[in-house]
Amino acid sequence: MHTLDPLYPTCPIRNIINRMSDKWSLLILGTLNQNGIMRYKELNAAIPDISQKMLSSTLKRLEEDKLINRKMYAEIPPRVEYSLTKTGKEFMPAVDMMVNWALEHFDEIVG
Amino acid sequence: MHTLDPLYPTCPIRNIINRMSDKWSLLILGTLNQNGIMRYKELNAAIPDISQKMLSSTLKRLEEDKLINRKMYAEIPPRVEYSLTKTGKEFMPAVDMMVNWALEHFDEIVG
DNA sequence: CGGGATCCTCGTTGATACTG
DNA sequence: CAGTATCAACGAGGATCCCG
Repeated sequence: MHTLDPLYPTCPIRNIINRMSDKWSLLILGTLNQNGIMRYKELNAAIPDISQKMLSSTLKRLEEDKLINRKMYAEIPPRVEYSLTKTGKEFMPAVDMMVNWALEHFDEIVG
Repeated sequence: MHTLDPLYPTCPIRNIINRMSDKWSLLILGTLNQNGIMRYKELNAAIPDISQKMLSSTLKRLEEDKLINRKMYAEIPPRVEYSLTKTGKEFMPAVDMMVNWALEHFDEIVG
């Protein structure tokens, strides 16, 4: 384990928390991890209660952060496919651990 | 890996995301994980830019979720000690994985 | 189909003052 | 010391409409 920087506000841990602690990022990453390559509409179907705006903007940010690939085909109608990058895939074991922990302790936390 | 519930909005994964995706929870858990037992003021010193209100309310919620212990001594002035519960400790490896991943890919994401 | 642009709301967070 | 109470602000998020 590293040592957390005493100048907390600017440390890498904060950065990653800020990036991941929004409402949809982890859910999108988890969905892509499960299903592999997915189109915009498929993601929307898998996460029915996300708004178009949030789906778009979250995907955009994940792409900027190099966690997902965005592949666009010049067709009509357009087709866009999303998938995890190598970096994104390497992140998933950590997410899986959280998920497994959550499943294990779900009743404790909720009940 | 489990299968994410198609009724996404109510699945356990969502629940844990909702619990952890606030600004301070993971930071507090990580700080307690590093330092062991800590008093309110020590936590505040370790995370200088958190407000008293957010520190109090986040600690309260973490305690309700059984991730941390709160031990209060009937002294004057009062003394309160916080520490991770067993459940809380079991959660930390997942956090550590995220942190290590973050440290490894920090420049990719920020740059 | 896969978004972008707008507008709006509501919840989280922060600052400040106060207390047992 | 370890909080609570109150108020104010800000921004993430949602609804809707529009477009190539």
